[in-house]
Amino acid sequence: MPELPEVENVAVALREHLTGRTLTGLKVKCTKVLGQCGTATRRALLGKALDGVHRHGKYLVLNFTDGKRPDAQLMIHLRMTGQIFILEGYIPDKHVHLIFDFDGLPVHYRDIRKFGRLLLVDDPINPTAIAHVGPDMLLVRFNEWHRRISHRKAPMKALLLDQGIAAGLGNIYVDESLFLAGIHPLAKPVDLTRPQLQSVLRVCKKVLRHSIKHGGTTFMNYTNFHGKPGNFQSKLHVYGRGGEACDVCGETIERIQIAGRSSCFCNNCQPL
DNA sequence: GAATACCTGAGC
DNA sequence: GCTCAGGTATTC
Repeated sequence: MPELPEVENVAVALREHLTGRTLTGLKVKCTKVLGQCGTATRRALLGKALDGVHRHGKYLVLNFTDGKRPDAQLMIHLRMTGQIFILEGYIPDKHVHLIFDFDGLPVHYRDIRKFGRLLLVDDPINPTAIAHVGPDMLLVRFNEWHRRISHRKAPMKALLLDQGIAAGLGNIYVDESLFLAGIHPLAKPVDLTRPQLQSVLRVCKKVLRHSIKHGGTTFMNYTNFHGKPGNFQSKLHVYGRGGEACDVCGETIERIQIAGRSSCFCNNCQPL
């Protein structure tokens, strides 16, 4: 499941391998993953070169230009199972829905659940389609984040998942970050001290940066831009470990539903 | 702010 | 053959 670190790695890879290359072809095997029809997508992008990749939370925005027609922007969200990769000699399976041809270099879009979307938008940095999305979790300053969250009465877990407050965390990183910060997922920001909130944001950023450094493979079986599988460098403390013993204190890890999502935590390490 | 739709493979 | 997982837009 790609979260912010995986999306950041895709952004870096696209910049490295495709900047300056012209999109010369687009094969559409499943229109569903496009926000518009294949014809409209081709009309907007073909013949233009990739000249910028911007990431905001888990969203990517690619800018295409040919110096004559207006630039075009393609926004990509991988959702649960989306993958983008270049792979020598790769034979597309049934889950490959799009094949971009960059001057002879094939770039595949593969998505088992077809939740991901590739949508033409109107701006390379701040498309109106994601105007409701908050600042990137890695960039937001504490004062700004504090202003957005400190008065809220919903559970911390729900608010960290809320991309409108700050964008980038998914279910896995939220559970792990709250464990490392020692904060109960049901804790309300309004009941927490400023130092506690400072600790939450600091840990969230640390977890994301750590994961990016390890190729986004820290917590997940993730396949990178060149098809290399993830290597499980770090073990999860709580996510997906309900009923098991906490590896810090030995207490049984709890599992409850918060905001409709499974949430795992250690009652002893994360007291309410 | 909570439920629902979207989609498929994994695991019972 | 059933249930569950997950992020987001949409709808209550």
